[in-house]
Amino acid sequence: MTIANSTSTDDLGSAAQRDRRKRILDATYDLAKAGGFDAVQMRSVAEQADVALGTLYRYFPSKIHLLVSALGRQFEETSSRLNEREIPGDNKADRVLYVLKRMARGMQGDPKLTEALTRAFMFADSSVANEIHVVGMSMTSIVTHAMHGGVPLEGAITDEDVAVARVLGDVWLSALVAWVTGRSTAAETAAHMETAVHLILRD
Amino acid sequence: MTIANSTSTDDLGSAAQRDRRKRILDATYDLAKAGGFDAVQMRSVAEQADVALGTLYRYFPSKIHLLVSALGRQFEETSSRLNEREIPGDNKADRVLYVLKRMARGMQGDPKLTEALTRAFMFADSSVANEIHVVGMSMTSIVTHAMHGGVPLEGAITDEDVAVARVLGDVWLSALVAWVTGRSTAAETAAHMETAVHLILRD
DNA sequence: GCATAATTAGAAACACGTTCCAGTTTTGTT
DNA sequence: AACAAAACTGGAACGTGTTTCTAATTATGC
Repeated sequence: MTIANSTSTDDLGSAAQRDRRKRILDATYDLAKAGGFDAVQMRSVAEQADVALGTLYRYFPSKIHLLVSALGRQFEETSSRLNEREIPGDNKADRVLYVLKRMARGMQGDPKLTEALTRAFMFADSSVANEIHVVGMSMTSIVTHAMHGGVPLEGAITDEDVAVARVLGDVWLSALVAWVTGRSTAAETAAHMETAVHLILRD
Repeated sequence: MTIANSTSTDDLGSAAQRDRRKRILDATYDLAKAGGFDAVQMRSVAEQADVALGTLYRYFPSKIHLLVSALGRQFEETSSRLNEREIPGDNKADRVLYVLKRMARGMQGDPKLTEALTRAFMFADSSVANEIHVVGMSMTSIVTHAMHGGVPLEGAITDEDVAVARVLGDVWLSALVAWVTGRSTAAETAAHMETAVHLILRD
């Protein structure tokens, strides 16, 4: 009876591991969505993902790694979803604002989740550099894509475009933190982003 | 002999409390400077400030409040020191870069301290809004002052100036976090700030 | 100068991130 | 199939932020 589920040997172990990893990230996501940063407790994640605490730590060396990985997964999904669409708007500013507001709306619809992921991002140190890099690249990609209106012209993205995208990403992050921590409202956040975009993208 | 140090009665109790508060903030500062965020342990602060743990929590309801208060004190000092000087530079961009680089240099000279205070700032929630506001105002004040070259013309500061200052403050904060968490070097941070300032202040 | 209230000290206890360990199960090799 | 290595489990244990409790101390009102 043990033979049944083994057709190719070299993928089975990895498949089980991918499965565990997915269960863990799903549990993280669910707990974060329901209760925010504090609700993502390592014991709870382990229990909900049906793995032992030690196993959880084998897959993710800290709570921060865990949450930033979850953020990265979500950002990559958002990024690839947005990047295969045309972005409406007549100029760079409008298009960038369109995607930023869209993302902001999405995040504000899940405030607890956003709080958890943003907190983790802000608290990450250099040991999380890889996971952070994923998030940063997605963000830059989203903004540069919006600047060019959805046409994937590779040569068209200049160094200045990337610089602009990074600055906007910074402002966006700060605004997000201010919103997450209850220091500014959603409307203020949107207005601030609009100001920043118009200051930086005057075409 | 007990009469000596009591001239006006209604200040004595407060004086003792001011003293404790100052001792606590000093201890926080020293521990943060020596060992960063993790070294600021509530038991250590209490011991070094010569107060009981319960007393520490009576003065500052959490480690975050404590650290952000320390950050606020430092920012206010920096702000008032900078605001009474003339800022060198021929245009807004140069002057703003001057003060930002100056601040960055100061903070990079005390990396542990900067790490502790920045982490706390990023982790603060709305219950720390008051302390945060102090920091935000100091930052805005520093930048707007630099934009105007050190001449304290009150009417000269427009809404747009404030908006620009806030955007620059956001970028500065993000860059600081990236540096503090070891995700970018001091040189990269400086270059990034320079890019942002030139993007936003083209005069 | 004394009674009462507020404050502080001191220490124990709790919560959660993290580490560690002994035993078991799974995986990979021969 | 037998063995070795790696991964997993379950749970105890540790460190540090936070809370709580009681006795001692200090300030305040009459």
